[in-house]
Amino acid sequence: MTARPFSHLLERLRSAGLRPTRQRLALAKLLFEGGDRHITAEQLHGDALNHNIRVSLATVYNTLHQFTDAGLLREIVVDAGRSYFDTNTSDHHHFFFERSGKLEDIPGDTLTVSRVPQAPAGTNITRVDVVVRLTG
Amino acid sequence: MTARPFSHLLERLRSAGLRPTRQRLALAKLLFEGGDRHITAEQLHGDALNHNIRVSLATVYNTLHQFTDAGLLREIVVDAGRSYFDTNTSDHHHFFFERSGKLEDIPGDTLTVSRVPQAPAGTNITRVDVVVRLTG
DNA sequence: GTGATTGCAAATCTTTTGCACTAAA
DNA sequence: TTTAGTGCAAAAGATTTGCAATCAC
Repeated sequence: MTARPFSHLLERLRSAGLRPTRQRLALAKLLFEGGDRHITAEQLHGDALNHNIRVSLATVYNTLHQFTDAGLLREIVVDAGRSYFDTNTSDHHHFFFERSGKLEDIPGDTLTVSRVPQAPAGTNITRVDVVVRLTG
Repeated sequence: MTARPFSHLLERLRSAGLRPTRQRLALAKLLFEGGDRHITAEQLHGDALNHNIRVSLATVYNTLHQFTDAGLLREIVVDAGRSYFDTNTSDHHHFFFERSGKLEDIPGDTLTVSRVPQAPAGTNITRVDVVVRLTG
């Protein structure tokens, strides 16, 4: 909810090595100034259109992946054939409501994963994802 | 590796309420008599063709879902736009090799998830999935 | 200007569906 | 028989790609 100056987003894109184009700035505004969000490409596209931001679905996909590569977003896979993007890139886990298809952060450091096995030879652990699946 | 009699599969399908058709028996044989497997529909279809089992891809999809609903398989989602099916339905977690797209069971009770939060009101926990993502 | 970015439409990939045909009980 | 299961081809979604037009620097 903190109303940061628009230039903050501009800086944020620049530091990520991404040209602050009209589309990227507009999408960044939608993504990062509305609190934590779990959003699909289709949803973000609809959201953009609702705000009179003209942007193609292809660009939304490109932008989401660029933001993810730049570490501004985190991609979450819980549902075959649908990608969610999480604006919260800190270390945390998720509830997944199977019926509605909604995702929700599991607060703070409640859940803990212990005794994570060693990465097999020649590999490194990128991330440990925990999804608590819920009926309803 | 235990060479069980063919009738075992027949029984297994019957108890699951599934007619033991030629296709289902053949697919069950591929799935359950080769040790633990993590397989996609496309892979199982190719596997079947290699064994001279004529079965359509649509039937492979149907069969995988029927087996999953019957509790014979477990569906795992780690990769957007691709479903894996695990012949090991016991409680366990996975390594995911991001480069090769391979899945591997994390042995036994090594990894532990503790302090799983309560399910939100009106919901129940279906399952807790842990995926350890690896480079390589 | 010049190279990065965008939009559009077409292409691709995985999965599902409709329906006539076939097989199990 | 009678009903479930199968194959095929078409449909449906989600995502990606090719390329000319446009924009940021």
